[in-house]
Amino acid sequence: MRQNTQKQLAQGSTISGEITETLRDAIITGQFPQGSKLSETKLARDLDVSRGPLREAIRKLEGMNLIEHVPQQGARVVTLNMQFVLEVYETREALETKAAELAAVNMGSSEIDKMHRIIDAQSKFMHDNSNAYIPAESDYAFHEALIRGAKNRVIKNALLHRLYPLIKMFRYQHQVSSNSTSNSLLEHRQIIYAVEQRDPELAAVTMKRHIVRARDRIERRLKGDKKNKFA
Amino acid sequence: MRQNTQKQLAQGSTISGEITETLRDAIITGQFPQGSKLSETKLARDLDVSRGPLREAIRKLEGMNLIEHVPQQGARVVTLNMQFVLEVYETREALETKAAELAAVNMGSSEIDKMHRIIDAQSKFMHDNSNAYIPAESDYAFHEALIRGAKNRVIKNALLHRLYPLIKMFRYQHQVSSNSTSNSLLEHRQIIYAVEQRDPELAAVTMKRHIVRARDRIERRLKGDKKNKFA
DNA sequence: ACTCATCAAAATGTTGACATTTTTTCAAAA
DNA sequence: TTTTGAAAAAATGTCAACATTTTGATGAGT
Repeated sequence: MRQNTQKQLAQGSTISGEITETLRDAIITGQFPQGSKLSETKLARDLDVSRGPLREAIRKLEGMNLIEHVPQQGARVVTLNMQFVLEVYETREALETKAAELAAVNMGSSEIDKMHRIIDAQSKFMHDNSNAYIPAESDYAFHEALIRGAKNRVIKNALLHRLYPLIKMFRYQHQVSSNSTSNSLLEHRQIIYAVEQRDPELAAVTMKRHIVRARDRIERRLKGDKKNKFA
Repeated sequence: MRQNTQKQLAQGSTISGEITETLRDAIITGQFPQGSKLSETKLARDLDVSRGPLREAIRKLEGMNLIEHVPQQGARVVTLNMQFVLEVYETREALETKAAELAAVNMGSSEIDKMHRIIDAQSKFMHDNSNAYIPAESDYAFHEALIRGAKNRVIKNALLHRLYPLIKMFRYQHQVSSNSTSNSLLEHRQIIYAVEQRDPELAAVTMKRHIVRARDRIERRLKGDKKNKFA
């Protein structure tokens, strides 16, 4: 039997790339429960692709730390227990603190302007919504801009490709407020101030505190959940 | 035509896994020059496997930062120019400093014993070889043991799976002495001392200095090479 | 009921062939 | 000589089928 014509795709994109993004978002938003098995057979049926590109997508998702793959047994969605989330935040602290330090040296003035615009938007949003939380997307935008300003591809890839997917997944599924609003905005201002002063040490210290506080909030919250569970 | 019987493999191993290791070592030792193209067609012929497992191996090597893959264009061996190597060492500094800090808290006594044995072997080797360099394997063993002692899987994977392959590749191809011998041994002793004292700050500071010094030696050496090239 | 062997079903690993895109070749035109 | 463009060759992307392993169901024996 003759083979059907293959799918039509946008320039430069592949099926493997498309379903990688699809699966990534599905995992982050919890459509695949933590720890659940990702069956190649079933997924290929559901997504209407063959198993070849699907397997490559699974490998990429493994590189994002979103799934764990065991030979001859298949892939499972990662489980975000408290221990693991704290490990993620310890890693983030190490990398993003260094990123802030580097950004204070390497960030260009147009990039600094962009960060100001992001912070101003956050400020405006909070005033317009009576001190509501900063939207998650805006918080990501701030951190991503800073990370890019560090001009270190290894740190950038580690943070944006391998750590932030896990952080987004955790925040989404645990409805974690991106940060405690006014504190967070103030800390963002302090960070960009240090960068503008070209003060790497201050930028590092400020970013470190920002992340440690986020980590502590999460730890308190998860311990609270646990207590409630046994209450 | 009927399909030939497939290859026989050891329990739990796959062709994809086997050729991943083969290619990884070939890249690290420079059998594939930096920047050279890894042709799927040719590699599949040479390794006598089909392109399926080969493609998965390429994806894994991408996860190790050893190759760069562009859709519709294929994979190339990463190029270790000075800028990139320094970025790798900045990343290593951030992660392994944190690892030392954590190891001072989390490392078990049997693991500390193991590190002592590694250091003692290094000391013996140097005395037996009139202050020769510490063998690269022994240096890796020291750092790997410390990293494992930190008890943080995310940091461990980032360092051992994604950063050390690059570091090994650089050291191998540039014949970099793992460290300047007696200094390095002393620094190793200082690090394990800090861990034994359960002093995270001291462990962090000591490890940071150890890595920054290694980085500075590399920078001086590469700048020297560059100068010679234009002399 | 519980354990264990055996067989069936389903899942993962691998392959060769087809589809599509990119690269190379080479001759015609400027 | 250089440039351009079409055809050929080769490379990457994808698919469906086969091979092997794992999982699950069935039933005999304790």
